[in-house]
Formats: sequence, structure tokens, C-alpha cells
Amino acid sequence: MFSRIPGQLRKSSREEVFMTREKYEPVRIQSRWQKKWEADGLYHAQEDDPHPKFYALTMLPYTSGDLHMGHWYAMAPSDARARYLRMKGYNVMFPPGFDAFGLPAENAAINHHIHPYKWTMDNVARMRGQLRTMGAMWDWPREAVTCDPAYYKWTQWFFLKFWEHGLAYRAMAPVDWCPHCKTVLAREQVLEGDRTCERCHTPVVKKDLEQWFFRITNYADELLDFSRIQWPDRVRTMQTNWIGRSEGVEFDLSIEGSPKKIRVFTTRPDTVFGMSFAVLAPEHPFVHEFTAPEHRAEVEDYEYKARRLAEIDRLSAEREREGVFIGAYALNPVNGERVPLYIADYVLMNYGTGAIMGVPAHDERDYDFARRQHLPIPTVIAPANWDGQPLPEAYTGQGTMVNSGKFSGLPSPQGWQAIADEMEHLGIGERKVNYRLHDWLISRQRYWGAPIPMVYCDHCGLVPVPEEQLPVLLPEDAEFLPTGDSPLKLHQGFLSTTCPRCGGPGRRETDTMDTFMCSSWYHMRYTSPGYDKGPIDPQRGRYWLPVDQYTGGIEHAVMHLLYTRFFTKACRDIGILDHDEPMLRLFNQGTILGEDGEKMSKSRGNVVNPDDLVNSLGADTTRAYLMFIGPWDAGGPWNTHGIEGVHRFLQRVWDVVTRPVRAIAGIPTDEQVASLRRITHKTIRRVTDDIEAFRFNTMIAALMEFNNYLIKAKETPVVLTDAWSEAVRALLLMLAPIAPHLGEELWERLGGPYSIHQQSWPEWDEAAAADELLTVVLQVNGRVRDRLSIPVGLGEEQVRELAMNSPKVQHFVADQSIVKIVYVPGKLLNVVAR
RNA sequence: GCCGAAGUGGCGGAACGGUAUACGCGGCGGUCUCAAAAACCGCUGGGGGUAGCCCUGUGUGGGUUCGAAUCCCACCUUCGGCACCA
Repeated sequence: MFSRIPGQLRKSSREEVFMTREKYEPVRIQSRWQKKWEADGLYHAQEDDPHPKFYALTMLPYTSGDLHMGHWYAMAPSDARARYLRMKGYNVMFPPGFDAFGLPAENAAINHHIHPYKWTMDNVARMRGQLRTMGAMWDWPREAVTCDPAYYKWTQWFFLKFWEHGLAYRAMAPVDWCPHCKTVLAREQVLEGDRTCERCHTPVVKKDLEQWFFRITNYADELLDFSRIQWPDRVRTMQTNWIGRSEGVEFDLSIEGSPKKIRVFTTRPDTVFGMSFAVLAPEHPFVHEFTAPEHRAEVEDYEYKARRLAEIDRLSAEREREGVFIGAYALNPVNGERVPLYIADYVLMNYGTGAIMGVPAHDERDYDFARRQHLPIPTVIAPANWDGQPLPEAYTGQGTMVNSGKFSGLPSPQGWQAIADEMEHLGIGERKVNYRLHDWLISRQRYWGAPIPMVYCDHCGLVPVPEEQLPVLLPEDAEFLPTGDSPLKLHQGFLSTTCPRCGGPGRRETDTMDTFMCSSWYHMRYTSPGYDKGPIDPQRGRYWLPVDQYTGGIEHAVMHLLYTRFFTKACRDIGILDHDEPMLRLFNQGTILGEDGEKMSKSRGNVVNPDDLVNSLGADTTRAYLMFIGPWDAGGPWNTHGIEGVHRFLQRVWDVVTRPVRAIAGIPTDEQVASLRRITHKTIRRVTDDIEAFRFNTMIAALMEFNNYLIKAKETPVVLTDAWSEAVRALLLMLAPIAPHLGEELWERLGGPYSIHQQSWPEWDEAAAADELLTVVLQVNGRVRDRLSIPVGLGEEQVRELAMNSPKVQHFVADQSIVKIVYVPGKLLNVVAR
């Protein structure tokens, strides 16, 4: 009985402490502010704002079903920076949207009998809800969903404009067909190496089909010019390699006993005297005509093998270079020499002319081939100090021309030009630039995409659908059968139409457009929501475009990011836009991995669900942890304990602001105040530099250090000063872009005006941030021996004197003589003794 | 094979050519508690010493420099991209 009393007392005093210390309840706080922000339209950017505009954009997500951690990793830091720029005084637009066309929706229709529209829009609804929980400054009224007829109407409109301006065309071409997806793919969508479909990893097969193309190659040279944009070197290199520009000469080889000539392309006209054979691609159209009867069987056998290989796999560049002689001879135009003609699969039909001159001494592939076929390997470019002996391997560098008729003795770069001139002069060839880049294949044999607005008429041929008849709608009652044929092909109502030109019977194009078409211009549409006279309202478009800061993954380097640049340049030439590049600055974030360091995937069971975290630790902690985990461009593994550390940090910020100040006796010293102001202003400087440079991890580390200081300072009399309020306000303002809900909540509790997200970013005062005492490191022969605390501005002489008086310095110098003293003002002094 | 990026504590990662390991996690010790959890405080690269301290240490080996994680050369490893483009 008696002993229970102290216990009860203790219990009640603990309750008292509990009452005075309010808990940080992130889930409650976030839903409160998300509702208020949305109701207030806090993030809806207007064009009549006096501040300079800033268009911040993060790559739009595909409507796969759920917002996963990868989306958060891409979007949360991007949002934080958009918020920061807003506080810096920009009129920031940060719009959301969905890439909503594509095969998964159609596969769901075939497998689960859900209409692609329903499947997609259900996903959009779910993802919208999840996006809202991030607490990002999404400008919802600008949202675009690419499968919405109000959107794809304009995708079709762009197609018509490209058609009108000769940038869209239909052609028969050998294309890559995915037997699983039952559609053709763009070259970019075929994984090189194993030649599989990038989506389902089924080996693709070659088919000759009539397809729709965009003339992106018209812009090849302009796409190589990155001078107007600040994009990462990595992306620029990848695009440059993909475009693959090479300068050379195209010339004719006469064929013995035939009036026909074959054209070859070379980047090394300076080596033309070294040709000892010529090669045609196995698919070259002249092969049959030139093949001698006694070689026919062998040639056909080889063609068959080559075709099979081309379809299945052509794994390696190291494969033996094989080929067969076709029994014909070509004549070298510069010296009349007769050289045997081969077919070999190392020559590709879809690059250059599909035929080459074989110069084994100066090309590694030709060298291998010549060795196998026992062909001569004449040297025509002499390396420095060449001994006149046959080369042990192909020499591909520059040198002095030899055995090259009147060109012998010339340095090879000069010979290159001289021979090119000569061929042009004699009319047998001319300079030519070749590209690896091909025209963009945009047609797909699927339902779930924007229909290509063209009509086939027996009388008029190909006729574009008139603008006023757009959109060509996808029929809602299409049947989704696992036949492999596009549902549009089987839908009479869609298929049959009247010819817009003659009014006679017409048949609609059933191909739909590549989804990269939709994503090539979505950033334009965000500027003009609801505009119905065109894809972009000229005034609003001019105000917002181009995008100032784009962020997204590197995986789109040669697809989306190249297409959208092409799109912008084409629109400029058509007169729709007046700028050259869609996005001025680009930042590529890395990939967030599972705790095991592997890519997050359901099959690995290492998926971290953001929804669970939002409902437990809160959106702010999740956002902050993703930014704290490491450099944003590096990505990295998730760590369950790591996020708890970030949560503790936010909890301690909460405590610093909300806990009642304890009764503290005494008045603060000048030094206490100065030191608080110093760390405040130093932190503002650090944090500002970091967020400018996308260094969110060190930015948060700086805020943690600052908060740790404030926790201790709160126990001292400085807590009663203006410097303290300045510090706490700065802390919240700097935290607001990272943890927008916590920032807003605490800002309100401090009595700050709504909203913290409309306040100015704090500025630092260099004078307040300046140190009064500096630590000078004393080294002897480059090794740290002592430290000196000196007042700012102490002259070198005095520092030297203090240093030489240091017992430790003296000990390590001992009886050696001092050779020199290096002094880095205010930082370090190194005594060199020997 | 070619091109590019990167290798730092037990872990994620910090460090304008100038105090290596900030910040966080984990671990150890402590306070509080009947106890535990939470929270808070302290310690925490390795080796040596009772201690003041000393030695050593940023993938490996060299070099430049008063001084190198940082710059240069070679090599090893990892990750990306490209891979017959004439």
C-alpha cells in the first residue's frame, strides 16, 4: 500500500512530461496540408505572374499500375528543387501527366478481358492518388493523359503537319518484328547484341513491310549540335554515337563483263590502292546477277545461312569473318586492277551502299577476311619507321602513302583529299556523309495507340484525314483476340470510311503511332491545358517554353530524348515553335535498388512499397531519405535502418521548434550569439550551394548538423535572442522543399504567414558567416603535428612565430635544418626540414 | 574488344591539391526503468603504448608536389554504354 504511492507519483509526473511534449504525427500533418494546398490552388502556376518563369519537368510516368519507389526517387528530389526555385523568386510550373498508350494495356485486354481504356484509366486514377501523397507541387489543372482523345487529337495533328511538310512517309523496308508483341519495333527498341525486343526480350525477326517513317535523318547534323543545351556528357556521347556520322567517299566499281556498276562507301579513300577484293552484303540486289553459274549453289547456301543468322542472332563482332567468292571480278577505278568479288555477312545492307572495297592492310575486318581467304595484303599506308615488310596486323592509323601511283609519298590525310578530288574530277564518285541513324519508324500494328490519320482510296491513293475531322477515334467496341492481328484490322466500322478527297469508298490506316510520338510533345501541351485551337496556345507556349530543367533516367538517352529534340526542330521549321531545343538543362538521376543491392522487383521480393512508408513514417521522411541516401545521379540500395535515421532527424527538428523552452538563467554572451549566427549563415550558404548543384545528400547533412547545434543551443540563454528565431526560421525555410508538410506545420506554429512555400529562400550574410578564429594546421614535412587557433587577419610573420614556438613542431624539426616554410593563409603551415 | 564512370571505416557516403572518414546507419559503453523498448549522453579505421602520444591507412604499383583520396602513368576490379557502321 505504502510503496504504491511513489509509483503513482512517478507515473503522473511522466504523463505530465508526455503532455507538454507533443508528438510529431506525420500522417496527420500531411493529409491536413495536402488538402489545404489543393483547395487553395497553391501550386497552380499562372502566366501573368511578374516573376521570371521557370519550367521544371520530370519525365512522365507510364501507367503501369502503381507508383513505385523508382517514381518517388525520380520525382521527390525534382519537386524539392522546383520548390526551392519558387522560393528563389521564380514563377515555377511543375506539371504531372501520364504516358498512357502502349502494349501492356492491350495485353491486359487480351488476357483479362478488360478494355485498355478502362485498364489504363483505373491505373491513372490509382497513380494520381499516390502522386498526391508525395506532397509535391503538382500543377494538377495542367495534367495530360496521352490516351485521352483530347490529347491524341493533337498527336494526330502533328502527324498531318509532318506529312504536309514531307517529314512523314510510307515505305517498304526490312524491319524488326517482335513475334510476341506482334508489332514492328523502332531500331532503338531492339536490344543490340542479342537482337531482342526491349520490352519482352523475345528475339526479333526481320520482315519486309510497308511502314510509316519520320525523316529524323534530315536533322542528323543539327542533332549533333549540343551548343544550345546543357546536357550531361554521357547523354551527348550516347546520342552522338547513335547518330554515327562518318565522312567518306562513295564511288563505283565496274564489274567485269557487265555494264552495271556497284557503288561502295569508304571513309578511307586514301587506302583505295590497297584494295585486293570487294564484298557485297548477302542481301545486295546485284548478287544473283553477278554470280557465276558454277558458284551459284555455294552462294545460295551462304545466303540462306546468313539470313538465318541475321534473324536469330549475330552475337559477336569477334565471330570469324566468313564469305564466299561469287565468281565475278570488280575493277579498281584508280589503277584498273581486277579484284575478286565476294559476299560476306560482315557487310551490312542497311549501312552505306551495302558494298565495300576490301583493303586488308588497313582495316581489321578486311585483314581477317583476307587471311581466311588467302588474299593478298598490299601495304599502301606506311606507318612511321616502316621496314617495307608485310604488316603483322592491320594498320589503321595515318602514315605515308606508298604503292599508290602518283599519290605515293603524300601524307595519308592529304592523300585522302587528293583521291576524293580525283574521283570527283573523273566522275566516278563523290564525297558523302553517312549516318548510322535511320529514319524513325513510327507505325505499330496495335490497337492501343493514336491512329495514324490517313485513308487509302482506290481512286486518290493515300489521303490525309482533314484537320477538322480529328481525332480519328479508337473504336470502343473493338474485339481483343489473341490472333496477333490488330483489332483495328477486324473492325469494319473503323476500317471503312469515305475518301476525304473524292467522297468514294476509303479504307482507314490501321497502324497506330509509336508511344514515343506522344511523349515527344507532352511538355508543350502542359503549357496550354484545355486549348482547343491547336496543340499549344501560342501565347502561353511562348511564355513557358522551352523547359528550363528536365530530369529523368538515362535509359531514354537515344529514344525519347532524341525524338523530342527532333520533334522540336521539325516544329520550328514548320512554324509551330520558335525555339530549337525542347529542354535547356537535363539531369539524369540514378536508380534506387532493393536492400540487397539488386533492382527492385516482385520476383526478387525486395520491393519497398512507398504507400506503406507514407502511412507510417510519412511522406516527408520518405522524400528526405531518398535525397539523403547518396548523390542523386548515383542511385543506390535502400536501407530500412537508414530511413529511421532520417525520421529521427525530422523528429528532432519537431522537438527543437515545439518543445517548450526551459527556464534558463542568465543572459547570452556575445560569443554565444555570434556563434549561433555564424552557423546559421554558414548553413544557409552550404545548403544553397548544394541544392543548386543537386547535392541533396550533403544539403540534408548540413541541415542535420545545424539542427544538432540548435538542440544544444536550446539549453543555453541564446534561446531567448533574435538570433535564435532567425536560426529556427532559416531551418524551416531550408527544410521546406525537402519536407514540405513538416515545414508548413512548424512554420504555422511559429506564427509565420501562410504559406511557407511562398516565402523567400533565406539569404546568407557573409559577415555573419565569417569565422573569428581559424584553425591553422601545423605540419612538419607534410605530416600533421599540431594545430593553432588564431584570430582572423593574423599576419604570416606572427603565424610563423607561433608555429616555430610549438613544442611539437620543435620536437619533429629537432636538429634538422629548415629548408622552407609553406604557409596557406588561415589554413595550414608546413615546415620543410631536412 | 572499344569508350565512359567509379573503387574511401562493418554499411550508405563526406572531403576548392592542404586536419581523411562530415552526416547517417550499425556496434560498444552509459543514463532513465523492476525490466525491456523508445529517448538521451559518450566512444567507435587498423596497430602499438599506463599515458602524453606514436606508427599506419582512401583498389595495386610507380610518378609529380613542401603536401595527393584528389593531378599524371600503368595495372586490377566493378558498373554502365557501344560492339562488324566500312
